[in-house]
Parts: sequence; structure tokens; C-alpha cells
Amino acid sequence: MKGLDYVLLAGLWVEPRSGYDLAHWFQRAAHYYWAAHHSSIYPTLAGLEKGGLIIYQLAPSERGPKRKVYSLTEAGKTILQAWVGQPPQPPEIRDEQPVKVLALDLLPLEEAVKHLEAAKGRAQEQSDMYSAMLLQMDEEERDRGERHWLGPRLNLMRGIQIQEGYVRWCNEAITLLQASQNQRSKNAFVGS
Amino acid sequence: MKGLDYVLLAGLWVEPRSGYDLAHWFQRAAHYYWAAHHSSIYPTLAGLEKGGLIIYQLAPSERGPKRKVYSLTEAGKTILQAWVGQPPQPPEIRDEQPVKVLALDLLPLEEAVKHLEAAKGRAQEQSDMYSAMLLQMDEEERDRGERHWLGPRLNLMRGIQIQEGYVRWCNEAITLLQASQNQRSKNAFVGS
DNA sequence: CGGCGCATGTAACGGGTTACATGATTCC
DNA sequence: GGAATCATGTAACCCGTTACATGCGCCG
Repeated sequence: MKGLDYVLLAGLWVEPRSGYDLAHWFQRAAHYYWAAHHSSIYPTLAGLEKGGLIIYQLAPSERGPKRKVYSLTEAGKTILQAWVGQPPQPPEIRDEQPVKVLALDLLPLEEAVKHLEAAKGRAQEQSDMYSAMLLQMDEEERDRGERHWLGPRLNLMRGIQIQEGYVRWCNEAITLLQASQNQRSKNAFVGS
Repeated sequence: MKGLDYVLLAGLWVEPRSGYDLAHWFQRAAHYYWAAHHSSIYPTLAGLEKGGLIIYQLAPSERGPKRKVYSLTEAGKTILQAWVGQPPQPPEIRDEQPVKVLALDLLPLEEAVKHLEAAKGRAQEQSDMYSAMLLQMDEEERDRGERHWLGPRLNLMRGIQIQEGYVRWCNEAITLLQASQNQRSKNAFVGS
């Protein structure tokens, strides 16, 4: 069992879903902690089903082919529980943004600032999206029966916190960048 | 040119280093934004050298074989500059911790809290490590001539911010978890 | 009737991880 | 002399991404 297997089990524990739903979940709510494309999701779901950890019910879609809505079996729940009890593997991240920051002094000040502003904009957008999802989740809370909402809620809160932190850091970075540039020109002036 | 190529160029722009140094850098300072093992670093460095983007000088090590200390060529600097000017690819993350949070209600309260405390401890440790590196960087600032320190400094600040945010979130999460548990028992009591 | 969103899949390719492999030097 | 750290590399395997492939149903 690889990482994605457990992630899908956890996703289905929150609420029964189709492969298509899970793919969207990865693109939106889960985007800041796990990435997966539909082409890896479908085969993995098939494997889990063969292993008896999940089952699916065919459900009509309003538009498009029939949906395979998967849910955990008792066996699946047991496996998931055992995995959740273990300490997590250290996270694997590949984020180009901080790498580019390392060489920010290769760009003219103006362009460097523009890039940081862009990064800030993206973070703000994400933050707003998570906030909207949190609001929506609170509104739906009453009529949601079978759903386990605490985990997703905590993760949304974390997503918002991360993005807000990023926005603050972008502002600091812009300030420091401009300050260091001023320092450089002042030295050049004094030195000349 | 793949992602790692540019990351290594950026790493060498900060300061000339050997493959071994870069591997350590990934394990420590760069750990929160990029992962790479030495077995992928060495072949990639060889490729960059063949392409004329970096060159190395053999330097004796105090202990162990000779070190290949790589640095950017003009061509490498140009390529890096062009890459830094482009908007970054969206980050790719695989972090099991938030996935486990999704299914935290599968564990008894006590164990769930224990896991969050452990996560908090790890975050605090990381935060302290980054703080120590930041201090060290400030102390070394005087005698460091050729080094580009602003980028690494900004990234360390960000690392600290992220880990501190994580610690705060863990505390909130523990509180909410215990509150929801109380809620559940109260409902059970009223309902019975 | 074409395009878009829904919905599920397969296959080739690429890249990174795990494991294998080697060797120098110092400390105990 | 064995263990630990420094230092560089290779090869098999796994897994995920990119691209290919198919088909339904609504809206304009």
C-alpha cells in the first residue's frame, strides 16, 4: 500500500465520493497538502476495491455517465485507523517559489517586487477560497448527517492560516528587498 | 531542463558548493520547500557540467575524498536569471499529516491529542533550528564576501513563520478536538 | 450541432527513491 | 580494527504525470 491508497481511504472516510469528486477535492480543498491527478486516482480506487477496502454504488449523474460512488468497508476502516495511528512520514515538497527567492537579486528591483506582488495575490486568492469553503461548510452543517466535518474544518483553518502568513511574508520581503537596494545605492554613492 | 536543474543552479548561485553540501542543504535549510537525495543530485550536477552551466574545482576535504566544488558559469547565470523571471509552477506537496487529521475521529481522544502534541513538538524543533541558522547567518555576515544572503535569509524567516503557525494551529486543534468530544458526551447524556 | 462540463479509464515516459557500491580519514 | 562522518557515484524499480481515448447530456 502506497501513500495515495491511504489518502483516498481518508477522503472516503470524510464522505463517500466518486473518483471525479476526489480529483476535484485534490484540486481545491486538499491542494495545499496533497496532489493527485485523476489518472492515478482511478487505478488506485480499482486496486482498493479489488482488495475489499472500499465498495462502490452506481449512481446516476445529472449530466454525464454513471458515477461510481465509493465508500469504506469495515476492512477499509480498520486499515485506515491503523495508518492514522502511526506517526506521519516527513512531508515531500517541491515549491519553486522559495527557490526563485534565492536568486531574486539576479532581477532588477522592480521586477523582483512585481513577482512578490504576484505571489501575494495568489496567496490572497487561495486564502479567500478557503474562507469561502469554511463559510459554506458552516452553513451546510445542520443538514449534514453522516459526514465527519472536524478534520476537514481543521484543515481549512490551517490552509487559511498558511496563506495569510504568506501574504504577510510577501509584504515583509518587499520591504526588506527595497531596503537592501537602498543600502546598495547608498554604499555606491559613498564609495564613489 | 527539469526542476532540479534550476534548483541546483539557484543553490550554487547562493554560494559555490559540492554535491554533498547541496544534499545537506536540502535536508536542513531547504527542507520545507524542496526535497532531493544525493542519488539524484550527483547525476544532475554532472549533466549541468556537461552542458557548460556549471564548473567545478577539486578541493581537498579535511576528512574523506576530494570535494568537487561547483559554481555557476556565465551561461549558467543567464539560464538561471531567465528562469527566475518566469512565474513559478504551482507547488507539489505530499504531506501525510493533514490527511491523518481528516480521520482523527477514528482514534480515541487521548491518542489523537498525543499525535497533535507530537506534531507540535516537531514543528517547534524545526522552528528552533531555523532560528539558530538565522542567528548564525547574522553572525557570519561580516566576513562573508561573495555570498548572496538576502534570499536565504528571507526563506529562513518564512520557515520560522510556517513552523510557528503550525505550533499555534496544533494548540487550536487540540482545543477544538476536546470541545467537540465534550459536546458528543453531553449529547449522549441528554439523549439517554 | 459544436462546445463544454461531467465521468471514467489506459499507456508511455520520465524522474526520483531505495538500495547497492566504493573509498578516505578520524575517533574510540 | 570497527564505527562514524565525509564524499561521490550507479542501477533497478516504483509511481505519478502527460497524453491519449471514450462517451453522455445540456446549453446556446
